[in-house]
Amino acid sequence: MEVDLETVRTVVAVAEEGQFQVAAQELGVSQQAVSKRVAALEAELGVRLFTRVPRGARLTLDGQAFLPHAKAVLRALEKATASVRPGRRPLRVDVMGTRVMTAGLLQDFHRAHPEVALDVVALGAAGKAVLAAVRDGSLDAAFWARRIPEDQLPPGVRSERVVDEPILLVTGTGHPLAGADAVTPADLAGHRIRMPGLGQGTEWGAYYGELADDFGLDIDVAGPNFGADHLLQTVADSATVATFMGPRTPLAYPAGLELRMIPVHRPTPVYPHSLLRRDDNPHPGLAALRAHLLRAYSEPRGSDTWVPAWAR
Amino acid sequence: MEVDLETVRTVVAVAEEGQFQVAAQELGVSQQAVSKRVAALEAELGVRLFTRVPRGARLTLDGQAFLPHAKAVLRALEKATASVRPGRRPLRVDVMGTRVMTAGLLQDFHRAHPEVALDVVALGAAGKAVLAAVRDGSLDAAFWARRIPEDQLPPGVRSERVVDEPILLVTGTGHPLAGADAVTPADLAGHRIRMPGLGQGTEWGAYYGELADDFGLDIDVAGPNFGADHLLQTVADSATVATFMGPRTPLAYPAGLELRMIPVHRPTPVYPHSLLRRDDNPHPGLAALRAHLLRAYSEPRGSDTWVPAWAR
DNA sequence: TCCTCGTACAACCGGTGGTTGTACGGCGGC
DNA sequence: GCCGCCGTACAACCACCGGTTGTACGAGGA
Repeated sequence: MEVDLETVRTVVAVAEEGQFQVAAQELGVSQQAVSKRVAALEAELGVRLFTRVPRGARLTLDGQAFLPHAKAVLRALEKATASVRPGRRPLRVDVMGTRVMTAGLLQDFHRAHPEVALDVVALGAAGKAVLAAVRDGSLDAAFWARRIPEDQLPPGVRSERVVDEPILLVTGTGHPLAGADAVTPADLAGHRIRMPGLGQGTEWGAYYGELADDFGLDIDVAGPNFGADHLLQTVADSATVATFMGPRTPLAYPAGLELRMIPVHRPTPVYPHSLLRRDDNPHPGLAALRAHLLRAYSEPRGSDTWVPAWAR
Repeated sequence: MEVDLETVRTVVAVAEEGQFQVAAQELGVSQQAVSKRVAALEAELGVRLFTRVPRGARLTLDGQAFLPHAKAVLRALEKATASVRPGRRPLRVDVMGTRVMTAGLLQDFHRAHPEVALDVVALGAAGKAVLAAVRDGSLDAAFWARRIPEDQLPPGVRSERVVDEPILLVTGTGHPLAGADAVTPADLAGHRIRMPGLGQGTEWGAYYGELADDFGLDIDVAGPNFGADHLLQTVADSATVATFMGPRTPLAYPAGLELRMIPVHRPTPVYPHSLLRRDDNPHPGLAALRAHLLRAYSEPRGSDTWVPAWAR
């Protein structure tokens, strides 16, 4: 069947206007074109849809039966195009398996832009798979830290460093560094720092591994992870064990837990979040996210920061 | 929006096959054509629907959102075309305001062709209006008795004499003619015959009026009509009043009513039913109706019949 | 009877959508 | 690791579909 939509629209217009001529000028074509279209559709369907009377055209019984279906087709088409109107769909963002810090960024964004529906996922996949997911459109965006030369990214995919997030030292009140206003990475040598659950294979594990190597720190990234609450409880109770945390990490830790959050400087180890996206993705939420990140986190990008070698 | 259905079909095919090439040969076009169509639709919608991978194409998130709507459009179109498939719709037949005799013909037809859905109406309209209704497609067919020269019918409308229905005399048991096997019209002179409810303006009224004139009968077509039951009761109870009836008139008259049904001959007054229809109406029920009438009622079309002058 | 209004038919024409031919890029086999 | 295969995108060309203008025809209304 060769029914085309312009013809269906024409039939509806004629039925509603009652004349070919009026329908024609409503559609912006000549009366003859309307006549042709209707005649072609009638031939295609094998029935007469309109009866031509001196003052216009009226629907036959078959036309009356057809009309609501024709309108349904147009409505369905309308819905189809609406279904992909940019912004209609939640923005799907991956946070690379480690929700802790990145989720804080997204919570911030959500507070600032509640109109953007978010679909936050943690694929738990390797960098390559995430890259592929962004390229093939099953993700709108992903956070990662890796720096890849532009020409090694798939065409159409861009990786942009949007946030340098400084990390904080978290200690209990009994810790020797608990009273410091700030510490340097060198100060941390000899102290035990626990970042459980980060295997060496993960980006975060690699990050802290290199941080430990560069400054001679004792960071245990391999230990078992009993959850953030447990970790913070351990830190609060201990005079020797500390941990790191992002400043915006959304943690509702147990009330009454006495913890110290101490900035690290000279240099400030920052975690470099890059936003991975297709440059032709028209989702307005994506543009909003990018703008928000660049605007809100443009502060500490000073020279006195540290990032791992693989992110430089 | 210039979305065309062939493109929507293409998108569905590509989504289901996973490759442009396979979809192309399924649709009977070249791969390049498929590529063009998809690209055009993507440009039109402003989003990428497919991600091109080495082994074919996969839906993006937008594509996944679009696909069910695309299928809905095609289903709606399918239903639209199905809605006018000839025979899908009940056959709409007019019996010209007088159901009695013609309804019998249609009951016969319905018994023979139960698969044809019927929509029997009695517009109660003048011949001209019925003619217009048939011409403009708001009736599939109409029964009438008038004979009109072919060239005075609107183009596309045909009037065909399909049934000559003989009329029967109905009397009570006390009527002087009650014992006759058959009567002639001349025999009826001097007897009172009641055909209530038929004004002179109606076809039936004109029929009996002319019958009365031709044979000097006393036919009262103007009296008040209290319904067929009342009329038959009157006839059954009377030794002088008779009435006419079609042999197939569907009457469930009160049980125990003693009536005589007497054929009329030399000549036999027949009521000439013509079937009015458009010759381009493809409804299969219409063809079946016409064939049924011509086949089932081809008997008494002998020379010894009487029809009014305006039907000759 | 004439005029007006509205649709159908004819001839012409331009643009859309097809085709073939070719380039390019990624994966898998040798 | 290189080459060949497979699959899509781009370019050039062309036919045909769908539009336009011009005109005929039929039916009501004044």
